Amino acid sequence: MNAITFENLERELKNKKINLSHQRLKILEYLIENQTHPTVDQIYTDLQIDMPTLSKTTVYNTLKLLVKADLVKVITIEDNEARYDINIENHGHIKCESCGTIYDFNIDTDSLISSDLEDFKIDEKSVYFKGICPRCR
Amino acid sequence: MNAITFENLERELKNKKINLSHQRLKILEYLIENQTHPTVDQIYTDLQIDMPTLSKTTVYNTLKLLVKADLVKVITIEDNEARYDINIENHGHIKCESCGTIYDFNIDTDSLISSDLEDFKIDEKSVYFKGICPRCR
DNA sequence: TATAATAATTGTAACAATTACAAAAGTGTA
DNA sequence: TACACTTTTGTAATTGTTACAATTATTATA
Repeated sequence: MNAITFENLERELKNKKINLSHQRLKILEYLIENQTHPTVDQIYTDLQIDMPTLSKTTVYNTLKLLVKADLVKVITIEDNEARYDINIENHGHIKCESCGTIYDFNIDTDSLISSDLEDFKIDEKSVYFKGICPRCR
Repeated sequence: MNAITFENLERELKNKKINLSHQRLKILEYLIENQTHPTVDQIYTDLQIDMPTLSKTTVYNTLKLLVKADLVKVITIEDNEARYDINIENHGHIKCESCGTIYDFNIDTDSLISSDLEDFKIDEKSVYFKGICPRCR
C-alpha cells in the first residue's frame, strides 16, 4: 500500500481521469489532515469557514466520487450517519459508546475467510467493534 | 447459545420484564420466520396486511426494545437503512451488490482480536463483507 | 369485578441525512 | 474568443427515524 500523500493521490486521480477542482482538493486535504472518520456535516462545517460558498452537495458529490474511485472508504458503523476514511489500508474500527470516538485498530481483514463464501466474489471486508475506550473506562 | 424458539424468547422476555403484547409477538414471529435481515419497512409492510392498524412507530419501538434486551441485532452493512437479525449467534454478513441479498456466513467473531485493543472493553463485534453472490456471478 | 395506575399503540408532525435537479460558474480546447 | 463539457451551487424533494400527545390496552389492587 502507498502512503497517503498528495502526490500519490494526485497520480491516482489523474489515472482515473478525475480532475482536481479547488473544492475537491480542499476536501481531500481535509480528509488527510483529519483522520478522525468525519461525517459529511463535520467536513462541510469545518471547510465552510474558509470557503463560504461551499455547498454540502459538493461534499456529498466529491465523497461519492472518491469512494467510487477507491480512494476513500465509507464507515457504516453507525446506522444514522456515514463516516469517511482516507486510510483504505487493511484495518478495523471500534466506536466508543461513551464518547463516540471511532478508533482504528490493527487487524488483517484479508485473512478473514469462511468456507461458506467459496463461491462468492468478495470485494470489501469491514470489521466494526463497539465498546468503551481506555479514556472512558 | 439457545435455539431461536418462542419458548426460549418468551422466557428471556419474562426475565427482562418485557411483556409480550400482540404487536410485539407478531414482530418477533416475523423475525423468526423471515431471517432475511429485513428493514423496518419490510416488516411493517408485510405485517400491516394482517394488522391494518399497526403503526410503523410500534415497529421501531419494538425493535429498539428487542435490541436493547439483546434479543435482536442491528445490521448496519448499508448506510441508508438498518436491518434486523434475530439470530444473535456469532456470524458474519455479506451483501451481494448485484441483487442486494444479505447472506449469513460462518465466522468466529469472538476470536477476532487486536493488541491495539488491550485496554478497551469490547461489547460487540461485527463483520460485514460486500461482493457478488454465486447466483449473480 | 370495578377501578385506578401503568404501559403500549397509534398517527401525525418534526427532524436529519441524503439525493435530485436545474441554473450558474468554471475549465479546457480549438 | 467561442464552444463544449464539467463542476458547483442552492433549493426542493425524498427517505429513514424520532418525538410526542391522545387513545387504547393491560395489569395490579381494593
